[in-house]
Amino acid sequence: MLRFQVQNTDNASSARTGVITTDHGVIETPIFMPVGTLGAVKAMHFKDLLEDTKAQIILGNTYHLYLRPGTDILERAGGLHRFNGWNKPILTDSGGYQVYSLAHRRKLEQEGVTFQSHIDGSRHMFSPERVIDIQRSIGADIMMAFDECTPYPCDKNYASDSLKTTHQWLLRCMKQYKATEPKYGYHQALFPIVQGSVYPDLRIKSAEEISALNAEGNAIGGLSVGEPIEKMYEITQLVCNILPKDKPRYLMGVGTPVNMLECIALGIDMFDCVMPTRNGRNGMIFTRNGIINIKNEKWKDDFSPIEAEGNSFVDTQYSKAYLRHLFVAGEMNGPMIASTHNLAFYLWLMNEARNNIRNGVFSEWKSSMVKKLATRL
RNA sequence: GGGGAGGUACCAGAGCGGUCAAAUGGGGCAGACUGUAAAUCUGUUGGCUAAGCCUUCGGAGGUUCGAAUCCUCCCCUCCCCA
Repeated sequence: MLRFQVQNTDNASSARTGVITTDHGVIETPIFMPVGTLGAVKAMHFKDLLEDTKAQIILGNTYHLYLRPGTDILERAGGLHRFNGWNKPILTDSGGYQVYSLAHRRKLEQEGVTFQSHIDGSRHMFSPERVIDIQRSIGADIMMAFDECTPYPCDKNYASDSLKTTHQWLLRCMKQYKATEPKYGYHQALFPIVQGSVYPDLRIKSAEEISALNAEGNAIGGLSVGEPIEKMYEITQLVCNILPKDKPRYLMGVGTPVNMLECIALGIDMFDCVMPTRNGRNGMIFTRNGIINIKNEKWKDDFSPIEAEGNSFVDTQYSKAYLRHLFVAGEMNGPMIASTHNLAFYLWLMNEARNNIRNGVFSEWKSSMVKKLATRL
């Protein structure tokens, strides 16, 4: 079983703290989950991920891991945990995001989605059943239902049809889930995903149907795909108010530090996003006082620490001028330090959020933080 | 001393009579990035009183309606031979 216990709730908002217990350990919520698509968080060592960023759970991706290294190798390794040596919880995305991001090289049908591999062009059919099987082979603690992450903008007819398909796929996923056993002796949960684009009635329908399934946790997908931020908050709020309070709520693919604080206030418990790692590799540094583009000339002689108050090794070990130098010179330490810092920052922000919820001052704290976090330095 | 090649924007390097303020790379500067086809991609990179004008292709002259491109002289690099 995957257990979730709500511990503290905020009076002024829907924010709450909680603990998710999995067979690979506990996860304190609200939490940010670093993305490790191919079984590795890009530019990061697990040692640093554990010690410096304090990551509690990471993501993997069904589509990518299926293509490389493939389920045969993963099974022979004894699952992804054994393969990559990450002994804490792992959540795998189902490939639903690739239905969106690789839209130009897939064919979507009622039965499932046929992808043309971005690596060698070979064709692969992803049905809901197949996606569950693959996630069983990967051995993720939390598996995601196969869905279509709809693009934005998305006309209502398309969104409505897509939602029907996603729900049928969900039922097939659950059937396959119940018909199969974990391969490595520990429990695997399955989270359904609410869809419906930016249409309130579709989202309500989706959230209600999914709530009735009584899954161990529930996710909201199809957001942060280019819609106005206010739409994202509006839909998140709408859905959070319907999804069961006693189960973790996971907002997929979100987001910026500000997005996360706003959505914690709406009742979200789990986040993941490539932003701290990808943008970090591209020179964007998130700090308590705002966002830095470390490649900018203005940092060339700023010898102050990356984050003087920061608690990760890299924050005080390296100066902004040095980090800029590494980026300008194309040294791989640049992206590594930036990724470590950004993840440490994201995880620190979650920790602060939890503390402020516990202390009953979340909303005030959030207001003061939001102003600083979005500042461009 | 003899023979040959060449000097183009920050660098490398195309262009060899008009469509050239000058391809392409690199470098510089800036921007983008939200369940990762990303250590990626995009824009910009002579000056200005800016849909136009001015000064640029080693230097000085010349031919021409028009020259980075043709001619003359000069300066400077590099290669081969002695």
